[in-house]
Amino acid sequence: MNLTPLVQSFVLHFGEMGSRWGINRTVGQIYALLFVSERPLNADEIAEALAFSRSNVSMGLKELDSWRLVRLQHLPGDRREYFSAPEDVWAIFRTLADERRKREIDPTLSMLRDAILVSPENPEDRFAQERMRAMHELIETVTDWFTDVQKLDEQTLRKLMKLGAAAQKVLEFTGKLGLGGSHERSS
Amino acid sequence: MNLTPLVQSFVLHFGEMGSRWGINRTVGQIYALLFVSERPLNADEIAEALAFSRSNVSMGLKELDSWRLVRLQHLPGDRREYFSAPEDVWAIFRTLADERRKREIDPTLSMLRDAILVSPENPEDRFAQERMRAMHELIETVTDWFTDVQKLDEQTLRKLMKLGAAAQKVLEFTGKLGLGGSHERSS
DNA sequence: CTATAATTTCAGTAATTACTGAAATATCAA
DNA sequence: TTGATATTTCAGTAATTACTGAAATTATAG
Repeated sequence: MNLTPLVQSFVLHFGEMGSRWGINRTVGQIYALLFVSERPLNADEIAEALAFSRSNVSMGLKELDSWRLVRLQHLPGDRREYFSAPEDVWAIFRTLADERRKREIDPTLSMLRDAILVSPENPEDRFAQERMRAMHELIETVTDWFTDVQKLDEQTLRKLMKLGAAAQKVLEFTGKLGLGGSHERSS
Repeated sequence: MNLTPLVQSFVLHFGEMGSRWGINRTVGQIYALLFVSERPLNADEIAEALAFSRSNVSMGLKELDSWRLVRLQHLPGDRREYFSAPEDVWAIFRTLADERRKREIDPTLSMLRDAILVSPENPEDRFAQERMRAMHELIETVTDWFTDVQKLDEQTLRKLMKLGAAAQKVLEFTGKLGLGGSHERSS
């Protein structure tokens, strides 16, 4: 298993990029390799291709698995485990969004909700709570909306997005009509 | 400057959360403190409140500045620099989205564009390019769409999002009518 | 079962990133 | 200007995170 220059550079880019958000280089590279690989790979193949230790690959795959970004399968007559990245990029996008929401948004929303509930002891807290309330409302609105959008099937989603700004004109109009949506608040 | 328990816990949460994506604890805490502070703070006040060294605060503020997340101002009769977080949470959201796109998406799109252009030397590359093409198309569609949505003013955006799933029904219908949007591809 | 192959765990170490204090630089009032 | 105050830089160190190799565990073919 040695990589073509094209795949090499894709893998390296993903490794670097990974570290810009929370994911480590190794994990990024493993995912990139699986993503562009036509057939599933076993851990030894990955370790050899990327020059990582076998144990490092094992940990990386475990991490990718916890993000639900890899699929595990067995090949007939072979005891080893083979890994692949799901092909449907829209499905991958959904998975990633779900997982990030769960890990990065939900805990914050929960903390904010609690913080807003306690009655303020002093002016600082009163002000801080007002800020937290605004942040909570924004995050909740955006994520709820995004969750709704995400529920659409690929075709509709694609169509919606390709409509782009034009779609907003329609909606602006709808809004003016006072058509209430599922998340309309009574405030 | 000592923090109330409420502010304390908000600040700590933000510090921990920060490290889930690429931002370090210190930077997260500084931002959180500024966010809930009623008046602008100078670097010494921040250092004292969070028990960081003065130089660490300086670096943190520089980082936040590069993300355009803090505003620098001067108070009359005081030479020191005072920092605050903009109040408008929707504006903050926009800034964050813009900055992350610039740092995390654009370089990847650019790499993918280049990778797709070279003519494949072998079957591996042919397959890899097809995968990259799919990834490129997805990212471009989503970010272009998101950019359009972001251009809307706060009121419209809020209205659009609160409409939630209901909005999609309208759009689905519009789509069926074959109404082409600004991003409709000819393919 | 037993032997062998595959995978995971984990303690130790390497590499990276975060943080500090001191020194250098910049800013401004007098 | 000059002196005092504010801010940044940066080399050294601390803390954290990543990675490895060896040992332990798990799985399966015979």
